[in-house]
Amino acid sequence: MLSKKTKYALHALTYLGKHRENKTVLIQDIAEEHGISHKFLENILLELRKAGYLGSKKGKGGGYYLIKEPKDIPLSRIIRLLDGPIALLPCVSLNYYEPCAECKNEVQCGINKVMVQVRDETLKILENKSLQDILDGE
Amino acid sequence: MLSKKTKYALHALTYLGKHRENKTVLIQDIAEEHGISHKFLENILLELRKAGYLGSKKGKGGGYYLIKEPKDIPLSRIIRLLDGPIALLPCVSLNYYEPCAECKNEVQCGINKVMVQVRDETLKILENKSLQDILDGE
DNA sequence: ATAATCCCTATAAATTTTATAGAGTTTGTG
DNA sequence: CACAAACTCTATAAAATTTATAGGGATTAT
Repeated sequence: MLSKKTKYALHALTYLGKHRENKTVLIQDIAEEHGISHKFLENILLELRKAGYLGSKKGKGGGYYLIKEPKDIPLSRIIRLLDGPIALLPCVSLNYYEPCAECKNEVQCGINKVMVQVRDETLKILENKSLQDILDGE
Repeated sequence: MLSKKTKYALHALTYLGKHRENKTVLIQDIAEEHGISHKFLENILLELRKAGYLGSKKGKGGGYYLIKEPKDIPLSRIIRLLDGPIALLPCVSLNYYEPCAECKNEVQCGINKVMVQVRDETLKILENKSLQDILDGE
């Protein structure tokens, strides 16, 4: 399951995607719309901005806005950013690799081999769904 | 990512699958082989037994053994049993459904729609991989 | 000058995961 | 029959992670 952080990020991105005609959107508006804590959401939007998905404007009249095309924001990226690895085990993670302590020899571990396949197939799914697909469903 | 519980369960099932000629296997042997806490693993094996994957024999000379064919133990089942939902959001879970608080109308929520698709495709992957596939890779 | 707004970091609270403990119960064996 | 070896079951503790809050700082429009 996705963490609330990631879920909230998806809601925020969706909201911003639906309000692209506006110059900026207030954190507060997104938070109220979905009943999310303002402060919690603030941290999430900050991460999304640092990762290059959002732009922001400070001061009065400021707020956030999308700076990428929705079609260029795949689910895989958002999940990785906020939740970490997509792989089911650390020993098969492309971006967060770590050996598994209980496995003596990764190369001849059947679990590892199967999980590499699961990872590749899962990745295909998540790379092919983008914010655009979410917006299309609203 | 899978919890350690699920990961340990997979190691235990694999071990039991590799020792099907033995009548029973000791918890202790599996725990030692993979450096897992005996007591922690005990609870996991208990769950696997209650769910119908393992049989056990008490008393001296006792232990655990597989009672299903490895090909009839799909990853999806093991993950659901020990980790819970496979869906990425509660609102699209088949076995652990719960509405999402921040979504006013599930039916017209784009996130929901996309996540239903992700769930279905992910399920296809995990239902098609079984303990047998793991054993084949050892 | 002021109020609105994002920026940043620290910390607290809640929840979940991981691990341990220990008293049952059953069974094979001498 | 006594005893030791194993699983059974439930409770609790410890650790880690997630979720939420707090508050001072910096920037900007008016």
